[in-house]
Amino acid sequence: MKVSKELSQSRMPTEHQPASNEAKLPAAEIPIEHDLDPGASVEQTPAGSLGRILPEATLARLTQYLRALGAMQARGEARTSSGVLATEAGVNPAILRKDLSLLGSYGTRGVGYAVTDLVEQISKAMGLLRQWRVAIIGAGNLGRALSGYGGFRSRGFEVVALLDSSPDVVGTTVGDLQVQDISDLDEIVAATNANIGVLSVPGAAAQDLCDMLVQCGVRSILSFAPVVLQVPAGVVLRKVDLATELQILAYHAQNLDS
Amino acid sequence: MKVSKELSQSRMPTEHQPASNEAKLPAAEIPIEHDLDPGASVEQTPAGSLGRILPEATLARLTQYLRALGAMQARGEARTSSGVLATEAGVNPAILRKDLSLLGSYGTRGVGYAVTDLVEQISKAMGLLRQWRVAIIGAGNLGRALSGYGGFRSRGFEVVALLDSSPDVVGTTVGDLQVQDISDLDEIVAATNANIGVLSVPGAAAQDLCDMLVQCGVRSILSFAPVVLQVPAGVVLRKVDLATELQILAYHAQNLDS
DNA sequence: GCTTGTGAACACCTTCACAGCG
DNA sequence: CGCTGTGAAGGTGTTCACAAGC
Repeated sequence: MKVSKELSQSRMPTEHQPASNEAKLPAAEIPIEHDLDPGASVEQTPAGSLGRILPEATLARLTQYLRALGAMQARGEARTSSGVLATEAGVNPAILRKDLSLLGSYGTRGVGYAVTDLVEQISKAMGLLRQWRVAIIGAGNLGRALSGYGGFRSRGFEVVALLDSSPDVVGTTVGDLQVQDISDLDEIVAATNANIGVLSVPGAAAQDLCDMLVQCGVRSILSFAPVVLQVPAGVVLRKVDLATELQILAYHAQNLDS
Repeated sequence: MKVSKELSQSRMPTEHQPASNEAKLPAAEIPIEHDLDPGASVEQTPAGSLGRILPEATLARLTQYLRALGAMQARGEARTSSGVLATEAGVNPAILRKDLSLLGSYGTRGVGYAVTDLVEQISKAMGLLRQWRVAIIGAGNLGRALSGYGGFRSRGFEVVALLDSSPDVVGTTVGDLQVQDISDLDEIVAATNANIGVLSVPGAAAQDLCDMLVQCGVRSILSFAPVVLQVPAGVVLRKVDLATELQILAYHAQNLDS
């Protein structure tokens, strides 16, 4: 099956990471997409409503701050400073302060930041106070691994459905989820109110399934498929590419040896 | 030394990752993050030897070009142009030409590029002509999924070992690999000559296992653990952070809705 | 004193536009 | 004429260094 449909001339403002990175996987990334990979998809200023627009690079770091802050909370630390937090998150203190100032978050000069406060500010800015419901498309090895990944549930992400097209897999149980048939996607998305789709399917099938997700109203998609996907404006796509990550690693490894 | 980006980061690409990250995974983020990780140890331009230093962003794209070129080969196309290839890879034609010119690769003005030639040039520049042997640390869901991931074997990456610490898992068979005991890491790395390590272990165990890998002489590591890892200079670390990828996605999704 | 917040300098990437050349 | 290769321009992201303020 072919990858690109020549439909849309207009090139989406997508693409990583990078990840990079970005994933970004990368990245994807994822992600991310930084990419991962490389860069990730970005939307134009979404109406002036309330949105502060945060740079992609800042977003990636904010998640690291959240993690470090979580560890501090667990250790019972109430206050921290840009120096300490930056070390823990593995970044430069200056850019950490700049990131936080983008949120409008206030620290106290001469003192530092209140841990709980920061967690709240960052979570709010990143949209983590909502409950996100994830539908995983593709119950192969990766899809099953993702559905059981503890790191998701821990921060407001709930896997509400796991779908596949193969009759051999549909109906089997993975964790506490039963694999459902992809042809019921529409009803399942509606019933579960899933708002994030994860594509863990072979490259050849990815664009079609991506289109299906979009058609069902899912507007945020994380793809692990090793292909370039096209999505209409108004849909956010991030890509995590495992083969890409290894290849970039190979490049650096080669350079070390030479 | 810098630390991380995500996916991908790449940095994702991952990331990402950058992720990127991205990445970045982060990308397998290896990303992320991006992820991607940092410029890792800063290599001096190896003087005139042979090393061209390629920007991280270029590396991420080169892998996409490779993929698109592979599809062209499969379709029996012998020549292509920056316009066509760029579309297929989802990038701007100008930057594609710039990327390729960094390799010293020659196209023909007025004509385009020879597909097979480009594949060779890019593969060589990225170190993909060697055989890379991958040891996967952690035979949980993710580790098992990775060990069976077809995308690895397809471009010179061979999974030569799958290790775990749990007695329940050691000795079991995954695909055509038998899970080995992590305490034998040293011998296994020596016997298989593994030169890339993949960490698919819980965050709490990651730094220790990372250190073990380094001690055994593995100097290229791709980590899926949701923690910041420290490695000595001379070791390349990339990171793919799945939770980060989803969080960045959540941010964009929230912004769409508002 | 200490740490934050930020302007300015810097480095890196991307896009544009066109010269160069088959 | 068409397409590559690239200087120059434009962005974006990071680091530096210091003023502001508890």
